[in-house]
Amino acid sequence: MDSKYNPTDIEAQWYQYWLDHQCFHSEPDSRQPFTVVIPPPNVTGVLHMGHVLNETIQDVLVRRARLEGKNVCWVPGTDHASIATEAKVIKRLKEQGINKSDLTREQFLKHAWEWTDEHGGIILKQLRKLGCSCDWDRTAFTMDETRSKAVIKVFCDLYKKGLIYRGLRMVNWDPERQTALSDEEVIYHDEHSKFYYLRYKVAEPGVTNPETGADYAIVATTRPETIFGDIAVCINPKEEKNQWLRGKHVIVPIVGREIPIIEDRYVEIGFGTGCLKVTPAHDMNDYALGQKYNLKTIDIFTADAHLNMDSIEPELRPNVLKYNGQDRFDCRSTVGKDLEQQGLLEKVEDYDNKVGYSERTNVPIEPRLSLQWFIRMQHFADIALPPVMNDDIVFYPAKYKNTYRNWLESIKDWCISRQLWWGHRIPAYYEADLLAQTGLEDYPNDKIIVSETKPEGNYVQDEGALDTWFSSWLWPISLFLNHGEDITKLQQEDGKTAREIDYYYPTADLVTGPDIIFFWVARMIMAGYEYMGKMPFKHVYFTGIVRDKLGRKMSKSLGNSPDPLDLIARYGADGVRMGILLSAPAGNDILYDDSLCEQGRNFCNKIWNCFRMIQGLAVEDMPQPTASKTATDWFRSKLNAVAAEVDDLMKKYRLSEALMAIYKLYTDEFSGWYLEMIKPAYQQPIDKTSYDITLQYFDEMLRLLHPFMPFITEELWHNLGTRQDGESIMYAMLNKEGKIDSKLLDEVEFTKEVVAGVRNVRASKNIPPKEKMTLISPIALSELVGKLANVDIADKAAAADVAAGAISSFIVGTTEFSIPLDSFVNKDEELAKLQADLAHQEGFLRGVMAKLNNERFVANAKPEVVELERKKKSDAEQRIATIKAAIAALQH
RNA sequence: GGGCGUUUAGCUCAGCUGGUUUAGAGCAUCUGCCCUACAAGCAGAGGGUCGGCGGUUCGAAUCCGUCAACGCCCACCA
Repeated sequence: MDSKYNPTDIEAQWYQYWLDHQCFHSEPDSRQPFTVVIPPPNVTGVLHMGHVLNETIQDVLVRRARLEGKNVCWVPGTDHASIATEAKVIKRLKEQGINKSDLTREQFLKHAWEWTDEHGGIILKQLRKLGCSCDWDRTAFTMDETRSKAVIKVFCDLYKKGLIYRGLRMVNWDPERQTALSDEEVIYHDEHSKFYYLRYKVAEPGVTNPETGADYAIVATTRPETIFGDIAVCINPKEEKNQWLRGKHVIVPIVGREIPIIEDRYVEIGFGTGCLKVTPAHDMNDYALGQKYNLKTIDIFTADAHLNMDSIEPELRPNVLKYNGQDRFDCRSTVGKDLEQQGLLEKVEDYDNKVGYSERTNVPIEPRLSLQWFIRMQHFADIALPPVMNDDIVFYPAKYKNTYRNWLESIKDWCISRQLWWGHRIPAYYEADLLAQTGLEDYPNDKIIVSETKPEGNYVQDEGALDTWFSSWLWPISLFLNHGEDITKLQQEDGKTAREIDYYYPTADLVTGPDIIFFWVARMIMAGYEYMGKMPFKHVYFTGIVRDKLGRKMSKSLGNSPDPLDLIARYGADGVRMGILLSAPAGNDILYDDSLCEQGRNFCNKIWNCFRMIQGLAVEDMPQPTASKTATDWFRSKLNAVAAEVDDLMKKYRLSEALMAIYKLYTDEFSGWYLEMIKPAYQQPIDKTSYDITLQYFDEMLRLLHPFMPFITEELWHNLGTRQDGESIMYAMLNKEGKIDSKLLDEVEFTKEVVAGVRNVRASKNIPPKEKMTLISPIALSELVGKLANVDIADKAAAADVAAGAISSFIVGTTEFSIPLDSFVNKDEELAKLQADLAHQEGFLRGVMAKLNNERFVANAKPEVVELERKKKSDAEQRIATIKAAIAALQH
């Protein structure tokens, strides 16, 4: 066996073993279920560090549950990611010289499916390298048959319940992908832009600004290219300086349209010029104003946000023809220049504002009036808020409860339709002839047929697809639907037949990022209560964002994101898992650095070498030495104590701390102390009792570690004893309830301190560990001290024989130990050390005395606290006396 | 503009309802060791006025107020 652990082959071998023996597969049985659904990664995605963090955490939780005897079902799958995937397909088609617009829906979908089959599931394969113990037999896809059926049924059901409606609304429009988006898919960025002050001439002759004499109103805007759609200018009726405009009209520059001055308190007094141009077709607020005052809308953009002058009044069209077909941003600068030339531009100022961008395509959103499908969210907010607020569903960390509440309390309707092809097509049908007469916008709502299947007759299906999250929100339910079960009837049929869903639902833990708390978490809770009448999961663990060590978010463009597969090749999956977990408390961002994985790899080596040491021992049937007896008894308690601690930490989802506790158990307690305690002398055999117990301890330690580092623990566990084919450590039970002898733990801690004291003397006097010394102790000591510190223990009488000045001493607790030395010690050095210690102890005593001399402390503090201070006092006094004696002895 | 959170050793973080030997861990650093499990290791050491100020209390890293810096979420000031 090599002294270095080599993970590559071992990991591949055990993963195959687990697959071959169906170790991850779950079927309902009498055990308690433990269900986790994977947050489905995009079907065409590749593994990145965020996944590594997220999936490792899930695997730890799931493997731990297996070791607790639960029936674990971790369901994997992928998301069709409507908009993202469609974008990728379009890009690829473009590279082949094909435009989406040249294809029919069917042709496009054929390409999309090809792409999905080709790239889909790559990411799931990558998860295997990480060791993820998903039930691969259950792998699902948000657009497979079962999931699709559920989506369509839910749409029909909600429509029937009046919770889905179709309406002409201002929506967030992505001009790149040419689709509507939900509010959540818009990301606001701070931007340095320009504030244009435009002159709108007053139509009424002779009317001028009484202050300046100007015959125009000044309107400030960041978007001068939208003036073509201006329909009014709004002032606040209370704003003095604009009173002269009341009831007048102004002329929109360039366009020449005459529009009224309207008044509304919405316009903030003192902001800008107090004159707000109203463009109902291109701004959310202007639209609201337009509704209020019954203004018409002039939509000046095409779907891809180029100027389209078709809706401009014919008589004005010549004025604006030159802008037709311009991109919105090109148009902004040409309009700016033209206005300047015509003397209609008062000034341009720098201005910081927020601009909404499409989450997926990263282009500025264009507010656009369009016909879309919406879900009424108030109903869902009402059912989803209470369970989180009263901790039926527990969030880790809890701070996200606030975020969740804020969103639900000001919820807005959810726009679920997308002008995309890749996705679930909206099951709404329009009667063809009627549609031809009315057009889509004016098609009467009561003539729409929403149905799972196409109605008989000449009907046309809605062209839109559904928001991806409209399928994701059903995920914890739809994953467990079998044999044509109807998701909308699950509650009515509850208890009638044995169903998988009743066993696996609700799931145990959800692990995800806080960035999708609204997109996904909240909506799953809504769907869970709507269709199961129950929560979808009991605990939600929010991970942080993986950043590089400079704190920057990992991204392709920065090139600061390592390839997880490369890391696994270098450090092993176990090493990478440990690296990512070590500094990942729930909700905290993790600053990733390769050195974390290095620590993981080193830990693997440590474990590996522990095993080599044990394995290399020669065993003989003989009585157990006293020192070994103490060691085995002590470690029993230590192991139990750490197991209990880990259990507690895991229940609190403090994974990194749990792993650290195990790490220290291996490196400090087991390797550093225990193995040294029981190690026989050079080339001597070990007694069988100690040996067998040690194997047992190591076995238990492997189980404790297994959820975190599945591969090396499986490998060593198999090396540790004879195992049946198919047997796996993942189904060995955890030992949790062991007794803890805290008195023994304290005694051994004392022993360790004495040993450390001796080692300290060796270090400072340059005495090699091999050289045997004498330790003079006023009290009886465990035999372990002699063994670990390589000393003979002598009683106090021995001290008298030692030449004065040839002795070095140290204090543990209140006891002084001394070591006679061959040569005289440097008195000054020794004295200085003692004096420093004395000063420290006296300072400490002063602090304690200050409390004890304070009558109010003695009177008010809890008795046990006062008692403790008294103990501190007497201990400190004893130590001071001991040190003073040592000083005196040295000086004499 | 609102809300939430963070600030403790060089770095990443623990420190729960104030009191457990004048603040802990891992990593990093420094010193000494190739002692037959492990140099990807072992033994030892150094390192912090707990962001600032004020308050409550017998007692504050811990509670309250305030200021500052940073981060996140939400919001229609054109």
